[in-house]
Amino acid sequence: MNPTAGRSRDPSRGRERATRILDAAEDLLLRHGARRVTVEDVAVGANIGKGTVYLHWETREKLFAAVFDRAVARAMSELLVAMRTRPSTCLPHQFAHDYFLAVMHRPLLRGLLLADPELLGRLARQHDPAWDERHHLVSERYFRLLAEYGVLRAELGADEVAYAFQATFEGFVRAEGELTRSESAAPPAAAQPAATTLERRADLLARTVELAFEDSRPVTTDDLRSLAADVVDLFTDLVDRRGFADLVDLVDRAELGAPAAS
Amino acid sequence: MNPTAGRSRDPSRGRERATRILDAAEDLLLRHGARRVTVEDVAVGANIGKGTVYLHWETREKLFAAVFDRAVARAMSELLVAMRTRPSTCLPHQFAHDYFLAVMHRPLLRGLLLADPELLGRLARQHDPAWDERHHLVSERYFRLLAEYGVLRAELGADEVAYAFQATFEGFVRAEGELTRSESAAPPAAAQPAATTLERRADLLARTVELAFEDSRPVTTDDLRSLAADVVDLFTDLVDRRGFADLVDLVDRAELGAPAAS
DNA sequence: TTTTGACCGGATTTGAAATCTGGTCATACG
DNA sequence: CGTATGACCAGATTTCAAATCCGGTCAAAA
Repeated sequence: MNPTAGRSRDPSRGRERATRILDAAEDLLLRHGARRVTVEDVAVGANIGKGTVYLHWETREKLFAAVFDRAVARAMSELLVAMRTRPSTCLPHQFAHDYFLAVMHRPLLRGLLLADPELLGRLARQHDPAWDERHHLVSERYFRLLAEYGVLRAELGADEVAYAFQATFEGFVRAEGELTRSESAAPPAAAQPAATTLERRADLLARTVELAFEDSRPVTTDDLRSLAADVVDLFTDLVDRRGFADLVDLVDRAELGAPAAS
Repeated sequence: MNPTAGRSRDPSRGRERATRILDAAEDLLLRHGARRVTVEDVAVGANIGKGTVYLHWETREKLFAAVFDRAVARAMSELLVAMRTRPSTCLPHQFAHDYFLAVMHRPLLRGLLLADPELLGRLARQHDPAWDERHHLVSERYFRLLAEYGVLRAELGADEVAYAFQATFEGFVRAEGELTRSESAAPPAAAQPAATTLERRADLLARTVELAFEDSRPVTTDDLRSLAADVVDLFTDLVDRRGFADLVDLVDRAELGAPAAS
C-alpha cells in the first residue's frame, strides 16, 4: 500500500517513524486504554506494518512504557526550561508546584498516576526496578545538593527530606485523584473540596513543602543560579538516559546496523 | 449443640455475643482475607448459628464494615485517652503522629489502608457516602476549632488546611505501604529507605504537619486544655455515632424488642 | 421470644472450546 | 544488501454453560 516501502535513504527517517508510532500509541492509549489497544492498532494508526513496530520496541509493554516515558520526559523538559529561565524553580517548593501542574496537565500522566485502572491497565503496576533505582538515585542526589547549598532545614537529613517530600507529593497527587473520582460521582451539590482550583491546590502543596522542608533563610542569587545549573545537569542526565534510551538505542540499531553482530 | 439455646435472661448477652461475632470475623478476616471468609465461617467461629449473625447485621458487608469500624473506633479511643492525659495530643502534629502510629499498629487497618487487595477485598472500595460525609464534617469542625484557638497559620483557611493535612497524612500512609511492598520483594540489599523506623517516619510526618500548618506561637496551657476538651467531645461524638451505631441499634432491637413495631 | 439450619436463587467458579493477539520470520521489495 | 511486511504460530484471553457456592430467608425447634 505504501509506495515508499523499502530501504529509506534519510537517516532521520527511523526516528521520525518512531515518534509517529509513539504518537499513534499515545492517542489510542488515551482514547481506549491499554487493555483495548493492540499492536496492530498502533501499526495501522502509524501507517506501517505490525512487524515494523517490533523493529523499534521489542515488546508491547516496552512500547507503552516508552509512551509514558516520553510524557515524563516532556514534563521534565518543561521544568528544565523553567529552571533555566527562573533558577528558583529548582527549590523544592517551586519544583513541587511546577511538577505537580506539569503532571496534572498531561492526561496520560494524570491518568496513570491517579491509577485509573482502566486507562493504562497493568502498566501502572509495571514497577520497573531499574527505573525505581534511578529515580531513587536522582532524588537522593537532588536533596543532597539542596542540603549542600543550605536550602534545607539543617535539622533534617537529606534522605529524610527526600522521603518526606516524596510522601507529601504523592499525597497531593492522590488527593487529586480522589477529587476527580468524587466529582464524577456527582454528590448532591455538597462537599465542595475547599481548595477549588488546581492552581490553588498546587500552591497549597508548594507552601507545605516550603514551610516543612526549606530553611527560612533565603539563598543568595549566585548560589541559586549555581544550584539551578547543577540540578539541571542532574535531571538532564535522567531524562537523557531514561526518556529515550530504548528509542535511541533502537533507532541507532535500525539506522546504522548492529555494530557488533556477526 | 449449645445447651443454653433459647431465650436468654441476661440483657448484656446480645452485646457480648455481638463482640464475639466481631472477634471471630476479625480473626478470620485477618487470617484469610474477606474474599475467603463466609458468614458461616464466622458463625462457626463464634459458636452460633448462621441465622443469628443476621440478627445483628443485616448484611455480610455491614458485618465486615463493623469489624473495620470497631478497629477505627479503638484507634480513636486510644487517641481520646491520650488527649485527656496530654492535651497537646489534639494539636495537628501530635494528632497526626499518634493516629499514624495507632493505625499502623493495627494489622487490620494497616492492611486496609495499604489496600492489600487480597486482605479485605472490595471492602476497601466500599465507599460508604454517609461515612465520608461524616468524616468530612468532623474534619471540618476540627480544623475550624483549631483555627479559632489560633493554632493554625493565620494565612491559611481552615478548610485549606484540612485538605492539605488529609493529603499529607495519606501520603505518609501510602509511603508506608510502598515500604512494606518493596521490602517483601527483597531488593538486593540496597535502597534502605532513609527513615528506618516506624517511629522516625511518624516523627517526620509530625514535623511536616507542625511546620506547614501550625502557627509558631505556642498556645497557652489553659487554651490547650479547653481545646482538647472540645476536640475530645467532637471525636467522641464521631466514635459513638459511627463506630457502633449499627451494633447498638441491633442489640437494642434484639434485647428490648423493636420499640415502634406493631 | 430467641435461635437455628435447611433451603432458595443469584452470584461465582469451573472447564473446555473458540477467539484473539503478541511476537516471529520467510518473503517481497527498493 | 538491508528494510518492511503481514501470514503464521502458540499462548493468553474470552466465552459460555454447567456445576458449585454462599448470602440471606424463614418455618420450625427450643
